[in-house]
Amino acid sequence: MSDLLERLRERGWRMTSQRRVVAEVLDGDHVHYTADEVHARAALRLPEISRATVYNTLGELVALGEVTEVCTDGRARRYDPNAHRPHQHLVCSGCGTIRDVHPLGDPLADLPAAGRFGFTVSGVEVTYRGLCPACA
Amino acid sequence: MSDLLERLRERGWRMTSQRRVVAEVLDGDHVHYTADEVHARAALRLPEISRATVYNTLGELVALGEVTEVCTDGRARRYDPNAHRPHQHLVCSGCGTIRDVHPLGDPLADLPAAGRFGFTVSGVEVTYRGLCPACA
DNA sequence: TTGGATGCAAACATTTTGCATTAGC
DNA sequence: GCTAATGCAAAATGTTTGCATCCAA
Repeated sequence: MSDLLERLRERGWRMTSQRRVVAEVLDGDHVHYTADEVHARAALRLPEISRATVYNTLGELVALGEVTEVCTDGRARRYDPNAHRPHQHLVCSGCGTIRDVHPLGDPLADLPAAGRFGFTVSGVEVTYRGLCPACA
Repeated sequence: MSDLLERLRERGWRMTSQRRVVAEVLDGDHVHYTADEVHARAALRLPEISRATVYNTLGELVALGEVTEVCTDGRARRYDPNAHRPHQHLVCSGCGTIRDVHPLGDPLADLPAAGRFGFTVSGVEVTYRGLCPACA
């Protein structure tokens, strides 16, 4: 399923072989690669692709709202192509595996105006921590 | 203030001038410094303190459970001395300011067993995004 | 006294930048 | 052809490591 590529083409995104490969690597569910992992996978199909291009492309996809950045461990940022459907993350403290989850309720509603310090709150990220079946 | 220093002494933590200064820098509310900010502030009182010592000390404080790491922007990790009272974070997308907040409800209860992929869930981090009064 | 803590410098990992070349539209 | 995208290499940023020295208990 190449929803991502199709959406990008419709939006008039200038298509190059590098950008196509990056978009293909990011296509799928529960995908949360680091920039370096994206580069490695892209290089399997397009050996000459450079890291700078991967970083540029990921940055653009984030700016376009087609991919979101997630920061689960203070190390490398990860890129999540599941940007159209709101969801949260479940991270294994053992092996680092990340799964998309859909909790009930609305975390935004849980933060009363009185506790917002005058901020205009626009979004919320939730990261659940635990151990996956294999690590438990 | 200085609950932190006192707790550390009680726990038999070997005290040095460097560790004391780091603990003093971290003492307070809504404190979320990067390792480098801790180093800069510590160096005002103890110019010869090294970055390595600051990193070592922060790592130990985290291991002791007296400080928690927060990762709000994919760049440097930040260190939060408010580890005894559970709370979440409100981050300004403009200037990066971070405030501790205390939402209602329990996010853990919002993730039904059926959506946990067999994980043993032990904790949750919530980051609210918005604009502070000055940036709005 | 002695094991653990420190400082230094170098290595390492991740991300950004400048600029000449290339290629999509 | 014009403009934007690419590749390369260097730099910027953040963190870890090895090892000789120093110091709190």
